[in-house]
Amino acid sequence: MPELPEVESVRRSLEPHLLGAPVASVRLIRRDILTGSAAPAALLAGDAVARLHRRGKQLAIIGASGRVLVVHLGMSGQLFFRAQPPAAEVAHVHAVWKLPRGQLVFRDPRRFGGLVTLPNGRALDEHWSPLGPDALSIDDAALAAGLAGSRRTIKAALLDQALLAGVGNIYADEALFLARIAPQRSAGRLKTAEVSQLAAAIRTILAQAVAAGGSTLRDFLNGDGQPGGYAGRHAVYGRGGLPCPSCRRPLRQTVLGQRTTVWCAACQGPRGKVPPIHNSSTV
DNA sequence: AACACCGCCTGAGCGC
DNA sequence: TGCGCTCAGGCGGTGT
Repeated sequence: MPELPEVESVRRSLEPHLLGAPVASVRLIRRDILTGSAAPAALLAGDAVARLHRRGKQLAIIGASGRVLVVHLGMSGQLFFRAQPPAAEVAHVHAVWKLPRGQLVFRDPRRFGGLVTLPNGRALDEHWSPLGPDALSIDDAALAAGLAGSRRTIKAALLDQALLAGVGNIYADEALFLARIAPQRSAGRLKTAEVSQLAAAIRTILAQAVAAGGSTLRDFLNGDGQPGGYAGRHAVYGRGGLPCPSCRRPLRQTVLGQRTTVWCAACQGPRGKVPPIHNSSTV
């Protein structure tokens, strides 16, 4: 379930291991997880890692040569550093890079993720051009522009990476709860004040999740193989039927935009009324 | 043009 | 103990 905070957690945890590191060689185990050239140089062999960039849920490893390796973690992807190769290779490892102090490993059991090789930064800009603004720093005006005229539910709109890059199912529900907006509201009919409230909630939730290292439900690990600490702080995600952390009424669960959606009918709706804010142990 | 929906893929969890 | 079933969901492709 890597969303923006998980990918950012991977990026930050990998930086100390990768920045400036020369890539001695690469072993591509599954060609079908790769889009683009599979030439060793395209996969940064013989290159050195200059920078790690993130946009939404995607990570780009920029080589000193200017070549770019984009990593999508999809649902179950892991990108991690290990000092020593294990005696027996772990299952579902699709690519391994040899570095001076260890190995960088791409593992993805479900293969919803993958790698993309690009020749230069211009190609990366093009690759990322369909993505909306990064959700971690989304401002009111940009969110309002994205939502204007949309007839989708706000839940479905938040999951659209072309509108806003980085929010997935977990943080969409969490942000809507914090903003006290019902997920089935029409995206284009939110009031200006509600859009501002939502933009602020997205920034707040994502920043908190990044600070906690992301959410580990089952298999997310950062670049050091460590799980994230945010899952225990989810107010609504995965808590359908359980008491709302704010008002203690049972949280409702349904499907919106083909995704399980959890919300509090009392605190978040139903028509944009702003209920009193109860003192809350979570945020 | 905007949006809905399918299917990819594996492992966990569950009922029997 | 183990089998078969359901569910999880990011995202590209296709349909409406």
